[in-house]
Amino acid sequence: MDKNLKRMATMHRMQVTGLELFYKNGYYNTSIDDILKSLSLSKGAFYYHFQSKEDFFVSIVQNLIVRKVYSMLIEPIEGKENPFLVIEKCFENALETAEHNEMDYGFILSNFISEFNRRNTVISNYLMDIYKVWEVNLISILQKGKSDGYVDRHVDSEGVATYLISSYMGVRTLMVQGNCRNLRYKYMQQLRQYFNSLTQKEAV
Amino acid sequence: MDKNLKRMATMHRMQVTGLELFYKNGYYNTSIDDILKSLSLSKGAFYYHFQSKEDFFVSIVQNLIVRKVYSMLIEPIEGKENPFLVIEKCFENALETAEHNEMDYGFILSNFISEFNRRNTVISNYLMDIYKVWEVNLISILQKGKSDGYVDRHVDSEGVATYLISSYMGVRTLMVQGNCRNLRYKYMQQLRQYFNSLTQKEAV
DNA sequence: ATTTTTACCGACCACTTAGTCGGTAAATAA
DNA sequence: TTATTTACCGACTAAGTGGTCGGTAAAAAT
Repeated sequence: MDKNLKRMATMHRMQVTGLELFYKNGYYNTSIDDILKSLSLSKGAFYYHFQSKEDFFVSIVQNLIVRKVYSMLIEPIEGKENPFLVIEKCFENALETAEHNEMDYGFILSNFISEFNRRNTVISNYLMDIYKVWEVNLISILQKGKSDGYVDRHVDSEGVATYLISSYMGVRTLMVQGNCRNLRYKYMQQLRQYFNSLTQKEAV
Repeated sequence: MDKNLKRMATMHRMQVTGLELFYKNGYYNTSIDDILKSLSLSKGAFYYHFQSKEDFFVSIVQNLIVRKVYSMLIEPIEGKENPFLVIEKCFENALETAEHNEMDYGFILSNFISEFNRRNTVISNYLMDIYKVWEVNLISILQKGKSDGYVDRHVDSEGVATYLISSYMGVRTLMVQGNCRNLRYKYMQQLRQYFNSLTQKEAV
C-alpha cells in the first residue's frame, strides 16, 4: 500500500510544517513559499506531491487534524462510567494542555471552521465532518448515561452536546488572550454547575 | 468638530463596505483593491483618508463593530428585571436575527478575535476591549440580580459571564453551517436549563 | 547495461498585494 | 482675483501569490 516510504515521509513533513504555519498564521495568511522556506524545499517538491494549496490543506485535515481532535476530545470520551465525569475530565485535560502550551493559537478545529465558514465549502465540509463525529460521540455517551442512571431521563442529549461543543469552542477562543488559568477555572466550575442540573436525582 | 462632512461621508462609506467585505471574506483574504472596486474609488482616495490597511480596520472596529455589539448584546442587557430573563431574551433575539440573515458569516466579534488572535496584537486589543465591556456588563447585571433576589447568592457572576460568552461565541460559529433553527432551539433550551440551576430558590 | 521512474530543483509566469506619488479639478480662504 | 486646501485619480513599484515546466541526479526496474 504505502510502501513508497520516501514519498510518505516527505509528504508528512510538509503536512506537519504546513499545519504548524496554517494554525499559527491562518490559511489565507500563510503562503506555500512560507512553508517551503521553513522546510528548505522547492516549489517543484510541493507540486510533485500535492495538486494545489487546497488539496494540500484537505490532506492535512484528513490526516493530522482528524487525529488531533480524536485523541484529545473524542477517544477519551467513552466507557460506561458517569458521562459527566468523563466529559469533565476530558475537557479539563484539554484546557490544561492548551493552557500550558506556549504556542497555543486556539482550538484548531474551531479556528479553521471559522476561517473557512462560507468561504470554502469543500474544506468546510471536511471540517464539519469532524465536528459531527464529535457531536455523535457526545450524544451516544449521554444516552448511555441515561440507561446507566447517571443522566436524567428528561435531558435532551443532542441539546447538551451542542451546548458543550459551543461553550468549549468559545472558551478556547478566549483563552488565547491570556488569563487562561482563570478562564479555565471559571469555565470548569460552570460546567460542573450545568452538569449538576442534568444529573439523575436518586429516588428516595 | 466633524464639520468636514464630505470627508466623514466618504470615510464612512469606505468603512461600511470594508466591514462588509472583511466580515464576509476575512481580513487577510480581502484586499484594499476589492473594497475600492466595489466602491468605484481609487487608491488615492483610500490613502488620503487612512494611513494603512491596519489603521483602516482599527477605525472600523472603533466605529462600526463597537456599535453593532453594543446595540445587539450590551445595551439590551440592563434594568432591574430578572437578569436571566433579560439575557435569555437578548440572546434569543440575537440568534434569531442571525438565523434570518442570509448573509450571516458568524458572530462578528468572535470571527475577528479568532482571525487576529496572536497575529496582530494591536487589533486584538481593540477587539478584546469590546469583549471586556460585554463581560463587565454581564457581571454587573448578575450582581444586581443577586441583591434583587433573582440570582442565587452562591453564584460566581464572573464565571457565569465567561460561560455565557463562550457558549454564545461557539454556537454562533456553528450556526453558519446550516441548521441554524435547530441549533438555536437546542442552545436556548440548554441555556434555560443552566439558568434554572442558578436561580435563587425561594425560601419556604 | 540500459531504460524508466521517483523526487526534487529553481527559473519563470501571470497576477495580486499594500503602499507611493505626481497630478488635478473643485471648493474654500485670502 | 489669487492662493491654498480638499478630495480624489491612476500609474507605478517592489514584493509577494499560486501554479507551471523543463531539467536532473539517484534509485529501481528491465
